[in-house]
Amino acid sequence: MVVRERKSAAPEISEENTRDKILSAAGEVFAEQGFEGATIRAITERAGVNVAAVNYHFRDKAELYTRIVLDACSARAAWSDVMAEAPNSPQECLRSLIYHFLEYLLDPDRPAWKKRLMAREMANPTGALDELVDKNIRPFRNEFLMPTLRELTGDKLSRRQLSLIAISVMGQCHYFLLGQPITQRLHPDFKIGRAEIAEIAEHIARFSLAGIAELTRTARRS
Amino acid sequence: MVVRERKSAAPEISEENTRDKILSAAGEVFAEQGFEGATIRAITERAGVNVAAVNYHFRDKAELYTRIVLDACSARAAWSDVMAEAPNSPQECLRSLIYHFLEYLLDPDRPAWKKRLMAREMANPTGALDELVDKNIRPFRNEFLMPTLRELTGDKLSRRQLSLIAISVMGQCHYFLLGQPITQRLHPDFKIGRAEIAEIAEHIARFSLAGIAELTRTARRS
DNA sequence: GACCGTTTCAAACGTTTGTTTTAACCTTCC
DNA sequence: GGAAGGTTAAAACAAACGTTTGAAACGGTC
Repeated sequence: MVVRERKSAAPEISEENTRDKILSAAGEVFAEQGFEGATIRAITERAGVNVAAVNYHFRDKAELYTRIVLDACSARAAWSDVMAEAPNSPQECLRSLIYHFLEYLLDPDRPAWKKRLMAREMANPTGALDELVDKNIRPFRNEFLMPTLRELTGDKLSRRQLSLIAISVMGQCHYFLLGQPITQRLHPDFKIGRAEIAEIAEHIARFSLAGIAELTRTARRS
Repeated sequence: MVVRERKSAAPEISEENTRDKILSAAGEVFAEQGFEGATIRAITERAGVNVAAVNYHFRDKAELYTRIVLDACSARAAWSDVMAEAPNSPQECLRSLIYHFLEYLLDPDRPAWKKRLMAREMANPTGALDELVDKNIRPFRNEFLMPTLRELTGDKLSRRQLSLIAISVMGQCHYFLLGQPITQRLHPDFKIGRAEIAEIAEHIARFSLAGIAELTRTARRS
């Protein structure tokens, strides 16, 4: 007869329940292997729980995945706070927006697998990307970036030219996340910590402000 | 007894051999489902060939995949030709580089699944990305983009600042490929045809040249 | 027709997949 | 103590996976 041991004397501080252990492990495995590549057995083994636990606590593999992705991409930044910080000039405003957008994308405190999963979702959109764009990216663009750009250009540019500028700014920022596999191969010693985020943000801001100024200067009045 | 029919009277013009049929079908399936998601049976069914054909013509699923990816990403543009076209000024040189790099990324004549596969590979690098970077992107950067940037900035900037500028330029271009899922959700009526590539290239060139000029102007001599 | 190397096919192989089942376990309340 | 309800565990499930097999069919050469 097998006598089962139970945590008797030492109640172990970092005790997680099975559900949370699954969530932590699944995030990493999904980020590394993708939805199809990840197996329930790989997840449950890393979590140290039984195979059946996934189907008990979540309906199936798909439900576990969407729950993980939505959580990983959820916005924590409140852009309105960012605007309140630097209301001085449209230039300072853009600088601040770029910095906080970069921080939102690259935040070193956020687990690496969340960024990985986010990049994966962008290359291979499931339903989760719609929610991510609607809740985070579109508000950032429409309510903060575009008004700032309008202020900077003073109604001299067409809507389409403004859109192109917005894409240029966001593209530079996004590339540091999406293009990381390429960037790291080209510049192997290019780590992104908190200091680098500030450096990159300052570069993008100066680079972009000059571009905006130039396009505004040479614009024929609409 | 089964009598096998053979193309007797009508030799059917668009006759492909089994190997090519597999390559065409596999490209689409891999682009849609990813490496793990795609099954050999789905590929062979779409190709209209037997399951065993993949393992006969290619060693295994992995070899078929890398062959597809490398072909999809293979450079057809000879950058040196591009440089020969516009040797007038470094400004024209950069403009031309941006245009041809964008065309390489977005070429509307290239099947859509190749771009999809390329984006997938960047978000989720397998071994194929190493070869892609080594054969295409790094030469483009080191032999053409960086020298042009050096000419434009005249030794006034540090190596790191030059790298940041290179990332800004390539990031804007790449974002039109990698960020398409986001861009299309933000601007649903933004199609990318041949005319748009020229428009976008002109925008990125003007935007970037202004940024480069500004960073050069304000640089303290090294 | 007989032989050859190459290609195609149906069938089966052994594994691995996601999921389900069944029983044991623990806590709680009576 | 013991039934109830929620949770965990080992084992088994059918289906699907990538791959292999062995034979049939093919075009070309003698």
